[in-house]
Amino acid sequence: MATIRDVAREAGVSTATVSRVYNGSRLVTETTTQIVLEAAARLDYWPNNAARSLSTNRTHVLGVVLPDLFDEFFSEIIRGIDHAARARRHQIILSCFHDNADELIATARSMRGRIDGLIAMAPDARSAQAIAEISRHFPVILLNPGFAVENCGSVGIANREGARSVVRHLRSFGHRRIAILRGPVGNTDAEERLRGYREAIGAGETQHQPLELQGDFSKSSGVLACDALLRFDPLPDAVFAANDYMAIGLLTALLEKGIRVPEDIAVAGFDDIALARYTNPPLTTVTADAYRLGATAVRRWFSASADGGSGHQRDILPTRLVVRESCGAGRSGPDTTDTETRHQHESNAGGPS
Amino acid sequence: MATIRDVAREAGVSTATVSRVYNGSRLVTETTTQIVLEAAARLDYWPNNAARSLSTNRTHVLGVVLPDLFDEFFSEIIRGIDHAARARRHQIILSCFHDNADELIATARSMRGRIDGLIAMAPDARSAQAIAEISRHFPVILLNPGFAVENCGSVGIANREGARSVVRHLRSFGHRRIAILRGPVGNTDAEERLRGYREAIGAGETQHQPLELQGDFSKSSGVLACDALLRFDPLPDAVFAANDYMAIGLLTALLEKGIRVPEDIAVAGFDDIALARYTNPPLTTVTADAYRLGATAVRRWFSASADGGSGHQRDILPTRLVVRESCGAGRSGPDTTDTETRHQHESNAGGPS
DNA sequence: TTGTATGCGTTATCAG
DNA sequence: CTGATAACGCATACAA
Repeated sequence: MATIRDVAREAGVSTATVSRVYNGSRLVTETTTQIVLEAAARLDYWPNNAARSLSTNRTHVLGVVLPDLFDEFFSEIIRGIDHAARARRHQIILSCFHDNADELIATARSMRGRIDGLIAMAPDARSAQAIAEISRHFPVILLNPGFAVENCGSVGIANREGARSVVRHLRSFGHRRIAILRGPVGNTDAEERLRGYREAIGAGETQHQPLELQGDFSKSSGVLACDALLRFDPLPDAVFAANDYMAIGLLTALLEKGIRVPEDIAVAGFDDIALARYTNPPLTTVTADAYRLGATAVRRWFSASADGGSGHQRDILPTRLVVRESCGAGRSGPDTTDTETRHQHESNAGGPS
Repeated sequence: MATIRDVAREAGVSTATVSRVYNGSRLVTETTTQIVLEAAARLDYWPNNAARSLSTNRTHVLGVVLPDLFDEFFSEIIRGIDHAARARRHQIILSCFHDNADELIATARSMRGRIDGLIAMAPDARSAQAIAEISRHFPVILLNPGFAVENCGSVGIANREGARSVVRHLRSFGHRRIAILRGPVGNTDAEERLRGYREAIGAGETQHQPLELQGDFSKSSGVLACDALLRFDPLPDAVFAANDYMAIGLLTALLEKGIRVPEDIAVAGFDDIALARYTNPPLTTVTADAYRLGATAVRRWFSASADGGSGHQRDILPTRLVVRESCGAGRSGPDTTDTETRHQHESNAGGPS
C-alpha cells in the first residue's frame, strides 16, 4: 500500500506538501497540487486515517451504542444519525446489544481512539454511573433518557405530554373510566408515560379505583392483560397501552373474546409502529419522530463539542397523536395534536452545582 | 488523557511491559500484571486504538455500506452483521446512502486505515468496477449481488428458486395463467426473480401470451399495475409480484375494484415484510433470512481474509415460501418449502483464469 | 510557497 | 521475564 512518502517521492516533493494537498491547504501552488494528485493517482494512494487521527487527535467518527431491540424505531434513529453525521462529513461506528452498564463501558472503551464522541441510549437509570465514567473520555449524548445525567447532553421525547394527549383524546369521546397498561418497571419511557397518564387522570374527574395494569412492552403481555382488564367491574371505557406491541396484543385478545373495539372498549397505544396502521381496528397511537431524534442527537453532539463539552443540555422532541379508529367512531376528537416542544438549557459551567 | 507511557511510569515498568499486559502476553509475571493494572486504573487509562492499529496494521473493525432503503430487512442485516462481528470481537462502521459507484468508492476511501475489510451491498452491475477498485485495498464481501465480481466474495439469496417455488405453489391450486409484476430493470434481485418465474412457467404449460407487467418495487407501482392487469383477456388466474410492496399495492387496488383475492385472482409477493402478515387477505410470500445474510457475510469475510483474500467464493442462502391466504383457500399447497442451499467454491488461486 | 524534523500512542524487534 | 528503541503514516511548527 502506497504511503504519503511514496507519493512525495513520486511527485518529487516533500511529504509536508502532499499532506497539505490532501488537507486543502491553500498554500500550495496549483501546479504542485496537480503534480501531487497525479502521482497519488498513479500509485493508487489512499490516506491512512488511523495515522491521520493519531496525529490530529480527531477521527471524524461518532460512536453509536443502542440496545439490541431492532425494529423500525431503531433503524430510523440510526438513519437520522447517519444522515446528520454524513452532512457534517463524519462517519458512525455502531454497536448494539449492551444489556448492562459494564458492557456499555467495555464497548465505549474499545472505541477509544477511533471516535470523537458517543451517542448512546441509556437503558435505565442504573447506567448513569457508567455514562459518567465514559464522558470523562469523550463527549457523550444520551438518547431518550428520562433522567438527568451530569456533564452529558441528552435528547428525549415528550413521553408525558404524549400520554396526556391520549387521555385527552379518549375523554373527547366521553370515556371516563380510563385504564392504563403499564410498561416495565424501571424503564424510563414507561414511567414517564405512566406519569403523564396519572397527571391527566388526576387533573380531571377522580377515579375511585386505580385502573392500572402491569405489562412489559411485549405483545404477549398485552394478551395476558386482557383477562385482568375484564376483571375490572364495571369494565373501563378505555385502555391506554404504554406501547403499541401491548396494544396490539390486547386488541387480538379482545377480538377473540368477542369484545368490540371501540364500541365496547377503546384502545390506544404509543409509538406508532408500522403495524399500527393495519390492525383491526387501526390503532390510535402516539408517534415520535425517530429519525429526528437521531439527527438531533448528532446536532446536539456537535454543539456540545464546540462548547468544549461543558454543561449538560437537553432537547425534548414533540410527540404527535395519530388518530385512527380504535378509540371511537367519527373521529370526533382533533385529528392530530402536537405537544409543545421544550428546550431546556441548563449550563452548569462555572461552578459546582 | 493518560497514555501507555504514563502508566509505565506510574507502575515503574517499561511501556513494552504495559503493552504486553494489555495484549495478554503470557510472558508477564502475575505480580507485574497486577501492578500495571492498578496503575492503569489509578490513571483511568484507556488504550488508544488509532495508535494500536497504526502499529499492528489491523483495526478489528469491519466497514458496512448499504443503500439508504431502511426497512426491517436492512436493520436485520445490520443486526446479523453486528452480532457475528461482535462474536469475533470486531466492531462495525456503518455508512448508508450511496446512490452511485463514485460515492461508494469515496466512502470506502474515507474508511481506509480504520477498517480491515468491507461488506457492501451492490446496487447494480455498474458498481462492479468500483468494487474491483476497492478490493485492491482491503477484502470486500458483496451482499446479494446477482452477478459475479472478481477477487471478491459474495453472499446472496436464492431469488430464482424462491420465484420458482411461488409458481409451483400457485400451480398446486390449479392456477395456470400466471402473471408477473416485475421489479425495476437493472435491479439484480428483480431480474433473478423474473428468471425464476420464466423458468417455472416455461417448464410447465406454455403461455401463448406473455403475462409480464413492469413495476419498480414501490407500492404505488403495484396500484398502477392493477389496471394493466385487468386489461389482460381473459384475466390471469394469479399474479406473482416480485416484492411485497407491489403485492400490497396491487391487493388494495384489487379490493377497491371489488375483485376478490384469492377467489377471483391469486396474489403472491416476495420478501415477507412485516406487513405481509396483516394485509387483507394475508399475503403469501417468500422469505429470506436477512439476519443470516448479514451473519454469513461476516463469516465469509473472516474466511476470505484468512485465505489471504484470494479466490472469490459465493454463498447462496435458501429461501422459504410462507403460505398465507392470498393464493387460495384451504392451504392445499405444502405449508412451507425450503429451496435447497448451494455453496459454490471457486478458488482461482494459482494462476490467471 | 516548500522542506525538515518532531511527535502522536502503540507494537514489535531486538538485547539483556 | 523485562527494557530500550525503531517503526507505523501522517500533520505541523519551524525554518528557509
